[in-house]
Order: sequence, then C-alpha cells, then structure tokens
Amino acid sequence: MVRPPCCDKDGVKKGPWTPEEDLVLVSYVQEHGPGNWRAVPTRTGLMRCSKSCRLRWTNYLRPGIKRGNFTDQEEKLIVHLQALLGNRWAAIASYLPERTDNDIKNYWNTHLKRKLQGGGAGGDGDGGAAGDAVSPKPAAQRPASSSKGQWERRLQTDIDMARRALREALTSLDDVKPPHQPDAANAAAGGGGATTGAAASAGADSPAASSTSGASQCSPSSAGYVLTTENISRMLDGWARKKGGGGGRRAAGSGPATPGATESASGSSEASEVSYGGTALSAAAAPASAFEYETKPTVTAAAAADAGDETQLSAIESWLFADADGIESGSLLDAAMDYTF
DNA sequence: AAGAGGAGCAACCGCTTCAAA
DNA sequence: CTTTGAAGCGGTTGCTCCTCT
Repeated sequence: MVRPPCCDKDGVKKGPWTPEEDLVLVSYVQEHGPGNWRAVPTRTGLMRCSKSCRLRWTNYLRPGIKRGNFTDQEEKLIVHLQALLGNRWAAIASYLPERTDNDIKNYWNTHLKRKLQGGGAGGDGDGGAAGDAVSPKPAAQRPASSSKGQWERRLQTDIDMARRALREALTSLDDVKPPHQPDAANAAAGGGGATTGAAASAGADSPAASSTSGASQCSPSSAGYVLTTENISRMLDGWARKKGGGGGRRAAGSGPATPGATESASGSSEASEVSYGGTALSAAAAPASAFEYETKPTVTAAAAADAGDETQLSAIESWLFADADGIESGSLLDAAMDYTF
C-alpha cells in the first residue's frame, strides 16, 4: 500500500552537499545529461537519494540559475503570479527561468508573504492589490501537485489569466521602468547585478518552457558548460573561503557548498581550476558537449548578461502584448517557447 | 562581549502524476 | 487495462548566520 521510499534509509547520506559530491554529480550530468536520476546514485557512487541528486542539480548546479538579489521586477512578477496561480511554484518559476521554484518559494515565504501581510497598505496586498487588480480568485484551489506534463497543460489553460496578470504586473512596473528605456531598466537591474555582484543574468529562457525537455530546465547548449563551470567555481571558491578563511557562513566542517550566491559577477573566468581544502580540482575536465542533451532554447551567458532584465522583461512584454496581434491562446505556449533572449 | 531571538536558506518528506511494462 | 517505477511538486523542517538587547 505504502510505497517504499525511493531509496533506502540506511546507507543514504543526508544533509548538506559537499563540494566533492557536487563535482561528482556535475560530472555525471555533463557526461550523461540530466535525467535518469534513479541511476545516478549507483552509477556515481554517491550515497544520495536520487531525488536529492535531482534536487541538487535543479536548484543549484544546473547552469543559468541566478541566486539571491531578487529584482523589483522579479518580485512583482512573483507577487502577481502567486496571486493568480497560487502556490504553484514550478509554474511561477517558469516565468523566471533563472530562478528555481525552491528559491521562489523560499523568497515568497521569507520576504514577500511577510511583506504583503505586514504592509497591507505598503504594497500589493496578498489578497489585496495583486489579487484585486488581477484575479480575485487565486488558483490555489486547484490540486496542489502537478507534474511536468500536467502543469504544462494546466499552464496552457491558465495562460490567458497569466497573461492578464503579467500585463497588470508590467503595467505597474511601468511606474518603475518604462518598457523600453534601457537606462531605467539597467538602473533597476543594477540594483542586483552591478552593485551587489549578483550572478550575471544568464538570460531568460522561454516562459513556460521549463518542462519541455524533461529534467533540464535551463540549458544553454554551449554556454551551459561555461555557466556550470562558473557555478562550480563559485561554489568551490565560496566553500574554500568559508572553510579555510574561517570567517564565513557555515564555516563548520559540515558546511554545504553553497554556490556563491552573491559573489559571482566578476570572477567567472576563474573557473578553469580552483582549489579548496588544499586540493586543486579541474572544474573544466568534463566535455563541453555535456549539455547537448538539453533542448531548451539556446541562450548565451554573454547575451543574457548584456540583455539583463530589460531584455527579459521586454520579451515577456512582447509576449503579453502579442495578444493584440491575434495569437491564439492555444499557441501561446509555443509562442512563448520561441523566445530566445 | 555574550546571549537570545529572528531570518534565511538548503534539504528532506510525502503525495501526485505520468509513462512504460 | 492494470500495475509498477520514476519523476516532479509543494510543504515543512532543521541548521546556520545575523542582529538586537
């Protein structure tokens, strides 16, 4: 009746991932591509549950993810989408391709929810402005869980509502940033990027495209490896600093290898070889073709970095306002998928 | 300077759904 | 058509760090 857990309790390691484990996992994915997670623990020797491997990859190791420093645009988008879609974080995350559902969920729970609750007058109320302006009826009533194909279809049915919500969001964003004024956009984005050293924008993949290729969610084909290396570099760098420097967060021996959330912008080219714990590791050992498995629309890190949030937003805006061009809602998903940034 | 409480983040758990046999 | 395995999602928990007293 009760399905046994995906992995046995005994012999399965839990807790924070170590850099070594991350490297093993990254190497495996580079070699075999994401997916077939069930086989990962056995084939890599990782004493981890397959689910844990998938989660680790999806949330931290996969290329193109941006961590921390949510921009104002992102924040508003999340608020509106949450009002519209409910706690369907994966669906929401599909509109913020650089963000993981877990990240968005955490951000919502730690920042936005409190912000909206506490400052009913201060901003968009959870049930307040966001809900009122966009959708009086949060879609949270829907079944909570939705796997890939399922939510994709559901998303497609929701796409009109989402579109309205996004339009509302973007309309409100116009107060912050006129749609086609790069300077203003840069200023807004700069709050996270230039000033705080957030990870360079890795470009926005297509909205709603995260489910098109199985496990892969963001997959620059050629740049992906670079980004992965950056991630590893950041991870190892941060870990080394934290561990060796003895000052950082999670300085204890069990400290997880958090891919540097805030220290990333400038040091990305250092990725070729890094050392931690006295051991030099070549992060570039794996073949660059590793991410050919991934099929999402190509986006290069450079282009994304140049484009930044402005481009992302413009693409979304274009998508939204394509409504006027008569794009059928049934094809919206495809239209959205066609975006390359 | 030390301690307590709060906040944020990473990871785990259980459930649901999909796909293959 | 039914069963079984695998993947994905959302909720929740635990750990660590930061800030305030």
